[in-house]
Amino acid sequence: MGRLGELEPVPRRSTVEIVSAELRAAILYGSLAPGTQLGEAELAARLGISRGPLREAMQRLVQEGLLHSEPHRGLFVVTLDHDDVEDVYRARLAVEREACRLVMARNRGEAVARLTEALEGLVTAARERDRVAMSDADQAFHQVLVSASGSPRLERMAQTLLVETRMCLNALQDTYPEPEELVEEHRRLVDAIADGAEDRLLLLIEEHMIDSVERLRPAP
Amino acid sequence: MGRLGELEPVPRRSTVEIVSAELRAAILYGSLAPGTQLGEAELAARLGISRGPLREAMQRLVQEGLLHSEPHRGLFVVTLDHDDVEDVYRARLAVEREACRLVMARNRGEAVARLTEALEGLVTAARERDRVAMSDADQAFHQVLVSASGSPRLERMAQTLLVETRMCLNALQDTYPEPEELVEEHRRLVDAIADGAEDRLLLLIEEHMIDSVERLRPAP
DNA sequence: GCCGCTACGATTGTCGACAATCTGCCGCAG
DNA sequence: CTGCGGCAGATTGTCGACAATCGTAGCGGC
Repeated sequence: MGRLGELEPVPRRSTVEIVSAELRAAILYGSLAPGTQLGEAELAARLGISRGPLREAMQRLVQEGLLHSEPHRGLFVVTLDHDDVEDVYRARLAVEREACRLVMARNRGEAVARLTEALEGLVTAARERDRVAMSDADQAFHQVLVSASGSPRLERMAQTLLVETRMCLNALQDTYPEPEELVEEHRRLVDAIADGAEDRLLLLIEEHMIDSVERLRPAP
Repeated sequence: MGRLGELEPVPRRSTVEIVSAELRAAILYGSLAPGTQLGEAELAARLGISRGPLREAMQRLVQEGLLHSEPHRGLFVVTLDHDDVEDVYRARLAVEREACRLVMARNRGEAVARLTEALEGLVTAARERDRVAMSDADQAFHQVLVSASGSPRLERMAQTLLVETRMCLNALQDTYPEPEELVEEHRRLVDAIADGAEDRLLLLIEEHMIDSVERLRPAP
């Protein structure tokens, strides 16, 4: 919310926006599994809209890379192979590394505050051994990190990449790090920011990505 | 082309793809100026299609960030202010830096070859003092650089960012670097890759971005 | 004279119907 | 029995028409 009662534009969301967010969430939580074909008629009926707006929303996800289109055949949820997993984390590294640099340069205070809050969510989820909540909190943490950088473009890129990350995790649901380890990795990131230790932070974020992709390696 | 007569999928492009590419190009070359409203009826007529497919194509550009939508009002070409210019180059730095790392790690040979070719195009354009051709060649160079990294996600991000870069240049058409200087900056990049000097390359690419945003600063 | 209300024209948002294309099945010839 | 050709059903692609919303011009009231 805009602080101090500032007048901000009312967030009037168009139908396309709502529907594309809906689809994105469905892909993120795996209720639209990789490889699934999206039948237009059925989906439109389930969403209570006609095919027109639905098709527009789907084109957004195509551009995002979450769907791929085979002309005259249909739209399918992308399936990520191991190379893609690597690629996702590599791209995330590029984005989040720059985000870290920005945060250190111009927004440390607020970042630490918001990240500490996000970290608490992760701690709670870890304590309860709730994998979905942990994924949610993990994603939220990184979203906050990039958001705190104040770069709209990095933020937009990160959003897509985080969805793809979740797809990886869903596909390989078994291998998920020890909750404590995951919490610690994130806590160290917050500490580094709080300490103003940029070099350490950059090393940590790189390690964090390498660890993540490593954990996903032995799977098929 | 796939070498040695390999059988690749025929590049059947859907209408939406063609139209969105068309629009992207129109924005890139400034024939759809920033702030312009895209009247659906008129555009559809000019493209010889109906509003349906056009709207789908436009949603792709919205997701890309090249258009922004005001519900019940219309779609507009984004206008980039100075903060956006900074943001674009910052995001490019993030992407291209990682691309440089990848190129060094696993594709130096091919990269040097393709980049040398791209550099020649830039030299030709510079010799003829053709600003548009120089922009084209500049863009092509960086596209090749990221493409040589072999990372589909970096490549996709870079594509959008390069279009936005062009929008900046179009808006501030007057300030464009000395042709020789521009050529030299790029030649140094190729040399660094050829020499296998990663640290130097990373410094150069960072400088390249800083220089670029600096050149665009004094303008309104 | 200025402000607010109302009616109109224009544009966007949505829908249902039609055309084009693909997939799978069936029949038929070899 | 195998392979080809073609037909039928289903799905995607496209279109034109209708409904909803917005901006504006004009009118009336204060």
